Amino acid sequence: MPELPEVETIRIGLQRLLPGKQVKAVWYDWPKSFPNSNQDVEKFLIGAKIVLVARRGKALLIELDTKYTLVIHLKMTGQLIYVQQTARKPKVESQKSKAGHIAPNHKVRPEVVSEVERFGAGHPNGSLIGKLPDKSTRLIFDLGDSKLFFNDQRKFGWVRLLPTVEVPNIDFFKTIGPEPLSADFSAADFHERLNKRSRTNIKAALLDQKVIAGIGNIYADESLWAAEIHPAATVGTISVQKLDRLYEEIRAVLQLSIEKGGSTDKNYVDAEGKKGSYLKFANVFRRNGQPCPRCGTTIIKTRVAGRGTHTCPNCQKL
DNA sequence: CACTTGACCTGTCCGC
DNA sequence: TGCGGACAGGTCAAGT
Repeated sequence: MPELPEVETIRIGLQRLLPGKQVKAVWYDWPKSFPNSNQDVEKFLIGAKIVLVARRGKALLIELDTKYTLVIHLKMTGQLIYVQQTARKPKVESQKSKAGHIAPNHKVRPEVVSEVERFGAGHPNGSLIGKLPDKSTRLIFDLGDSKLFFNDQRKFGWVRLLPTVEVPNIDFFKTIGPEPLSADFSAADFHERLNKRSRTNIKAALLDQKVIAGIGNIYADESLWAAEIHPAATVGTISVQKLDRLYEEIRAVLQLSIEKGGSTDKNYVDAEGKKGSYLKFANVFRRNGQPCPRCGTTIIKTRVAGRGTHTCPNCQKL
C-alpha cells in the first residue's frame, strides 16, 4: 500500500506527535509482525523515550533514547495510527481465533479503550477507521497518555527493534537506492543506476528499490504517464531526453502527493487516521475506461512487470 | 549475474 | 447465496 508519499505523510504526523513520549508497554499477537526477543523488548523498548521519527524509502524509523530504533515497514496494508486516550468505559470484546492462526505467544486481545473517529470528523478527507484495536491490529505501543496502533490486514508488514547502528546493515537498507526527493539525487545518478537494468522494462526498474527508493505501483504509473513513456519500454531503448523528463516527473509527482497527504485506495490512512486525497489528482492510476487528461484517448489497464498497469495508449507508445 | 515467478496473508469482487 | 478464482498499493527467496 504505502509508497514514499504515504510513508512521508505518516512520518510528518508522527514526528509532530511522538518525540518525548515514553513507551510504557507493548502488546502484540503476531510474531512475524514483531520478531524481537522479549529480552530486548524489556531492556531497550519498555521505558525508552522516543527521540525522532525518520524515513528511508518506504520504511519508517522511530529512534529511541536507548540507542535502539524501531524499523517499520507497512508493506501493502499496514497502518500506524496514533490515538490520544480518552476516559471511556472499557468494553469487553469477544475473542475468536481461527485455527492455524494462533501464535505461540498469542495474548488475549486487549479491551477496546480507544476510538479514532473524532480525528476524522470534520476533516475534508474523512476517516477510514473506527474503534481500535480492531481485528487487523498486530501491535500496540502504550505511551501512557496515548497509544500507537500498528494495524496490518494482510500481515506482510513488520516492526523490528534494532540497535540504531545496525539499521543501515539490514538487508532492506544495505542495497537501497537514493531518495528521489533528496537534493543529492541528480538526473545523472538516475541514468547511471538505470543503465544497470538496461535490458529490463522501465516499470520493473522503477519498482526496484535498488534503483531508486520509495516508488511503488501508483507513482510508477503516474510518472511514466507524465513523461509519456510506455511502462513496457526496455530501459536501454529510451532516449536520454525522455529519461531526464522522467526524473523530473517522478520528483513532481511524489512532491504533489505529499502535499495531498498521499493516496488512499483502500487501507491507507495517516498517523491520525485520515485519508490522503492524491488519487483525485491522479491521471491514470485506477482510471482505466476514462479519457486521458492530455489527449482524451481511453486509458487502459494491462499487466507489466507482473503488476496492474495503467496507460494512455496514445501518449505512451512502445 | 540479470531477470522473472511464487510466496507471504486476508479480504473483496466477479462470474458461474 | 455459495464457491472458485483473480486481484490488491511490497518485498524476498527461489527458480530459469
